[in-house]
Amino acid sequence: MPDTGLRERKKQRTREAIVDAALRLFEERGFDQTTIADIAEAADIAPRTFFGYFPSKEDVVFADFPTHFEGLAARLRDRPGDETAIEAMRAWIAGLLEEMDYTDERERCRKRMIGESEALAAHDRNLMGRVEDLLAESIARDLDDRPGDVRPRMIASAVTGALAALDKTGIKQSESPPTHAEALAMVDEALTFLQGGIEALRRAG
Amino acid sequence: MPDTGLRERKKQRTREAIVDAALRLFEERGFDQTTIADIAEAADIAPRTFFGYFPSKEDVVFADFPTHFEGLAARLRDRPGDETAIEAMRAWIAGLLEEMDYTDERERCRKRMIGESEALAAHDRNLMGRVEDLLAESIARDLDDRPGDVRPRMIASAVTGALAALDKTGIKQSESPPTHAEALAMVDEALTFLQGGIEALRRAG
DNA sequence: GCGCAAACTTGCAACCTCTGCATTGTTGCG
DNA sequence: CGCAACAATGCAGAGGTTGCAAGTTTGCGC
Repeated sequence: MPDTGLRERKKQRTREAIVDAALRLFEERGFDQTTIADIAEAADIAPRTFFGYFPSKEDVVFADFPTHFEGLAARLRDRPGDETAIEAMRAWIAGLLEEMDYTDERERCRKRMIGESEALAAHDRNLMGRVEDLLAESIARDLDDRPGDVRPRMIASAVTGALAALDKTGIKQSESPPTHAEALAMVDEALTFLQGGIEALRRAG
Repeated sequence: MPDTGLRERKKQRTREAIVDAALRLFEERGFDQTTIADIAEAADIAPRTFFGYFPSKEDVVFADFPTHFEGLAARLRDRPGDETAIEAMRAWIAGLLEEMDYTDERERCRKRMIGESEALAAHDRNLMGRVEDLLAESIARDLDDRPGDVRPRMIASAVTGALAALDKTGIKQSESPPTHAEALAMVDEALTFLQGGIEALRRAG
């Protein structure tokens, strides 16, 4: 349990206030039509203060990405010697799916926004890109490839591509969000694909 | 042979002047340390005019992306019924490799810049993302999947991942750029991977 | 050649994101 | 209590980007 002092708790509350205010405004009038000043006012802070909490407007929408990312990094770093990077990644995704509430309106709203704002979609791609880099590095180590080789990058890219697709399912108001089982099935479909591809490379190489 | 009038030629020359000036400045002092005003001055135009040619500073570095992208889109649209999206993509890449001079200093310089500026790397990822979307759509059609399915997205992502890796080889001054044969070998490695993956899905599905 | 409409260039004002810096509270702790 | 660390703020400013309106240039038909 990190720092439980008043200071820390207060910061945490402010952070949440910012996220709440921002998401509400984004939903009301759209991401692009909302300024930092608007958010600051709604969250009852000074505009300048916003940047002490988030490096950019986009980052509010991905408020817990850093935590998740760090989690994946740790997981990849500390995995036992017999666990492959892909297995670690699978476990990580499963963990995320586990703790996710598929009907959480907040979450669905976030995804809808990402689909509606080019700026957010771009930021999303960039974050995925960082995941991909992280993963590619671990995969390269597994495979004894050099970091610049095609193979690890391609595999990592396929994984994040699947992840992105998973992330985009059930957003439309007409569709219902996937069940936990459906989500896992998508993950496994991706794994089947990867295994097949890797096998083929092994046979050929 | 579009419009051969004076007007069009002049615009073309201005456009090239902007690219030349910008790339030179980016190389000299770095992308982030160069302002639109700097570029405008060096290209002998008004700052405001810059935006009549490129929507953002980043886009200058990817000046011919729109053309290439359009080429791929056309290729995918007009391909014969028996050609898969992946084959079309392969042909497109082969075409690009064909017309590329691997020792072209301009080209290597561009790639180096992308690696050195976070803003450019981000823009690069976004453009790749657009390619991926385009490709995913065609693949989905090939496979009779719905656009939101995992499979096409994952495959498209693997392809662009390989493309990105290919794009990043031989950038460091210590390394020499890949030969045409090496580049093609990388492409084929990617195709082997994809074939294997798709096969595995077919067996499982 | 003339003259007009379309297209291009430019200057200007404005808005917005984001950063550095200096100031003024607040909090934690000995 | 009083100090040192930390947080919030205000201010000023740089830089990207856009809309608008005024001035130029070009293409073209007469």
